[in-house]
Amino acid sequence: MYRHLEHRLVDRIRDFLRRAYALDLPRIVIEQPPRVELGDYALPLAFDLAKKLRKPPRKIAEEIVAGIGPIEGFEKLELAGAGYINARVQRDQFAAALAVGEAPHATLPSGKILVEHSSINPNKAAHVGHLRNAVLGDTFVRLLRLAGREVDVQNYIDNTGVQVADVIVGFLNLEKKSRAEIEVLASQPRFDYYCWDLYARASQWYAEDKQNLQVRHHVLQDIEEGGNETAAIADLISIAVLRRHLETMDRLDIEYDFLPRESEILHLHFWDAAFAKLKEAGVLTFESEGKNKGCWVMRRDGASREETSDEILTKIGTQDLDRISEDDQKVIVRSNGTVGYVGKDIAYHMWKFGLLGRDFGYRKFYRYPNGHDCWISTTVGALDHPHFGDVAEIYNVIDARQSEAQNIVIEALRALGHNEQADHYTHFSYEMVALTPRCAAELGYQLSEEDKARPYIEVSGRKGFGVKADDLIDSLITSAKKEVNARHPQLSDSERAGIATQIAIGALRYFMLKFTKSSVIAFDLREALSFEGETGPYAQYTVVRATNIFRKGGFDPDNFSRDVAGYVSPGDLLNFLTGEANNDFWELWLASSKTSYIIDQCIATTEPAHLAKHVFQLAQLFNTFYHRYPILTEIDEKRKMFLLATIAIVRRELIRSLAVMGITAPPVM
RNA sequence: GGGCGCGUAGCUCAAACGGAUAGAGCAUCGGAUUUCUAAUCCGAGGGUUGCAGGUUCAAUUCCUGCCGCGCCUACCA
Repeated sequence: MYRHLEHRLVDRIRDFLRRAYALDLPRIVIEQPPRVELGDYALPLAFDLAKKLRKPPRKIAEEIVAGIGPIEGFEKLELAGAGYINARVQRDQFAAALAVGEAPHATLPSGKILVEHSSINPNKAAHVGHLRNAVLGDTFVRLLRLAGREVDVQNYIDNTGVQVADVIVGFLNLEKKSRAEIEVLASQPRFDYYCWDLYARASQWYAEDKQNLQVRHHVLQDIEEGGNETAAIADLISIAVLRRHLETMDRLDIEYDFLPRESEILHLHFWDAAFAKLKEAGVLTFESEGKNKGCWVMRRDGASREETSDEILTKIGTQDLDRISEDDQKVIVRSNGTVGYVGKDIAYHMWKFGLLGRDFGYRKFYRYPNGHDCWISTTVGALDHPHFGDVAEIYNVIDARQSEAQNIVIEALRALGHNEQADHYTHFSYEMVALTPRCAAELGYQLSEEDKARPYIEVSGRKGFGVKADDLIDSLITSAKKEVNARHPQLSDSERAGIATQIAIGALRYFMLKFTKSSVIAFDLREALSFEGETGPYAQYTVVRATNIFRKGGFDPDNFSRDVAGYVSPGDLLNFLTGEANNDFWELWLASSKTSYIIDQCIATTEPAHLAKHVFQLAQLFNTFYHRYPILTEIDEKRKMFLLATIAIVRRELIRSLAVMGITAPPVM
């Protein structure tokens, strides 16, 4: 609703500027006034125009306000401050339209979107950092789907890499386990925890003697080659750990559609197909001298920079036009002929856009409780399977440390002439989750003096240093359960457990989304376990409170929000909303109207944190209102219905926004 | 060295496109409920937005330099 009127306002302003001044502004900025008394939209454009029109901003604002005439849906425009134009909407009409619900986007870009997230090495338990990735990715998927887009969710599995090799080294060399013994272990409940410790031990073992790295090298070779005992063990382990990851994420209601694995990228020779195209297009150059002699290399970042003609002339002058300086070289194919991970990634991304000319085999791998199937790659798969890949846009939820590698893949696509695809390739970059020194100490890790002085300490799988995802979820549930037990002793244990789980998930998912992506989360257990203030449970509690009012009053809140017009007449809407005196009520309607606007903003900026803020603001407004205006004791029946309508809409928008964040509100709290 | 990012209240963070008095949460202190549940609300204190310049009617936001911190910069993945 908010968004619709904003567009209308911009259109009318643009028309007016053309008519009155013969001006065409490329962008007309619309803001939100700092306080609701000032209006609903603010336009600072008079300041911009002042110079062009050689008039003071206030004068221009006056002319616009006086000349623009009535705009449908708006009460008036008014001049404010040094030259702001503030617009007030017709509150009753606005509210009535908001109650009915939003018309979907008229113009929706066509084509499927692929979101890749999680991508946890299948060699150990998932930790808090992985949770941030998965929650961000899953929320973004929900945002896109709410906006009407078709989305495939992929979780890339590096099952042939060093990390898996290290755990195998642990099993075979440190623990001297047989395949049968490993198989038994892998069927144990938390096999990923076992691997967590073993991985740390293997890393330690390498540190003890560099010679031990030889063992890893051989294991790695066997895995990549496939068709041998080591590869079979690798498969066994990675599949078992992967299942654990899917279970962990399923606890948070995070699902995937397809799990492409590196083993298939190797065995189906994706790289060969990509290599041929890259060579043909001259994207890769063969180095015949220097430190990278014998390698196929790509320019690191020069391609992304627009070179000035002067720079090019300089290069011609030094006869160095084609040669990439060694510092700018990124090795794609090693001198022994093997391809590095960036190369494989290029091939994989060509597949994503349907540019490779090859496809995975597919088989069903995991069925979620709701019946949804998750597929996995295989060499020879089922004949009948969903069509993955070949999409119009991709989003890769990958931490900021890999931005350079991501850029190389994008540049490779561009260099191959696929600009369209490169433009629709988004590295959804986010910062890592680290631990506060206090939190690390509480978890029993020994810290150096240097570490204690740091603002945060990076999680390290190699050191076994970090907070495991399942442990965190368990702690949250335990903590919530204690509170629920105390508050609702009359409920059955399973009911209380269900509520505690909802609260725990709400707390965790909200926590992962309240920070902007570019901020390193200095994880603090106490803070994460908090259920007060700006948290998921605060928002959930707000929904519960609203629901309670309807229950006690004998109304169905969903019916109420579906049919506001059946409870509140247009005249009452007008009475109770218009005028300064009713700002407290109007604020709730206005804030509620912004959900779709916020969702658009989240997608455009790839920043789900805006939605968390929106939820918090709605909840805050509600709670203030809740204290100030008792509803059920209201004697004026019309006013009572209006107040109920108000909270029905707030509740609806809260539930809708929380759903996008993957959070549900419990029946009671 | 080069690249990317960060620096805002005691702590953790907001502030899309430069805009009105830089906002929250936590912590601290003081209050509120026999009311629709206090996982709540109200109030107080707390800021030279790292430093120095510049652009602009307007800078936390853009530009330059400096200081501090982090990440990337492997024929690892």
